[in-house]
Order: sequence, then structure tokens, then C-alpha cells
Amino acid sequence: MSTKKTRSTHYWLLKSEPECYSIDDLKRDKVEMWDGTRNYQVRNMMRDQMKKGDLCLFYHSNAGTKTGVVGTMKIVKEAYPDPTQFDPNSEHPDPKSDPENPRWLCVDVQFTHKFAQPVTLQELKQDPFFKDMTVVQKGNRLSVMPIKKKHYEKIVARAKG
DNA sequence: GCCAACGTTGGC
DNA sequence: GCCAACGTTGGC
Repeated sequence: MSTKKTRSTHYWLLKSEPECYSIDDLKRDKVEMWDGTRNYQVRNMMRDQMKKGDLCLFYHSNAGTKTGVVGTMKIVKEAYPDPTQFDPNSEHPDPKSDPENPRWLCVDVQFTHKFAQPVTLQELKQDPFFKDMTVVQKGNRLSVMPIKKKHYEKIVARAKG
């Protein structure tokens, strides 16, 4: 008999500028590669901690007063080499990355829900419940960050009204 | 291996 | 479009 424990679901917040790739784009595409991340912390989190079935919030960054969480998605494929790093025509080619040992990874995400109204950054900052969420803290620039289950659930509940 | 210069992110 | 934060790069 196996005694291995089942890993519990992890929760994440993934940022994208809506002009670059929005929740509506994901709704249309259903499943998409979350590529283009070029940060070692993010790479390591994707590689070591992000698992199939993990639940994610989709966050629109740089969107003025609409900046905030706009929907949910889930991880459907775990970390694999990001093909855009080898594509000179992509947004972020990395000529120093060795195809034998790729430097950058991506995952696949599947659309699950678009909120009727975004839960804005402004709103999150105003509620002390969210004060230890990285996304509301100043200076944070990671495009992928782990979040707590309670925060995920409260944001989803709030979006439902 | 220090650290200044530089580039990028992202809120405002 | 400004600027603070901060990761990365490269000269030494």
C-alpha cells in the first residue's frame, strides 16, 4: 500500500496586461500557454510548486482603475520549456538560453470563469483581510505569485456579490 | 564578488 | 508619462 500523501491544491495569482493578453482572450482560447515569464523566481515557482489542478486568479495589471482580479483559471499542464525564448520574433527571445537546457518555462492554463465585475486592486488595498497578500504590497513586480486559499476564496466570493 | 548602471514592471 | 522598486548585467 502506498502511504504517499496527496498534495493539496495550491493557489496562484497570475498577472497579464490586458492589452497584451486579457481574460476575454483566455475565455475565447479556453486553454493557453502562459509564456513569456523571464524571472528566475517565477521560473522556480513554476518548476517546483505549480501543479496540474492548481487554481489561479487572473489579474489585469496596468489597467488604470480596472487593475485587479478579473477571473479564474486552472493549471492544466505543468512546467515545460517556453518555446518563445527560442523564437527571435517573439516578445522576449533569449539568445543565451541553451535549447539543451532551456532557461525559461511556461505552463498551460484553462479558463474557468470571468467575473461580472473585477475585484480591483483599490478594493483589495482597502480591506485589511488582504493586507498580507503580496499583490497589494508596494514594489512587488512578480508576474506569478502564490496566494493563500482564504484570499482566493474571498475574492471569488466577492466577485459573486 | 562588489556595486554602479541599466532595464523592466506597474501603480499612480 | 513619471518614478520607485528591484532584478540583471558587466566592469573591475
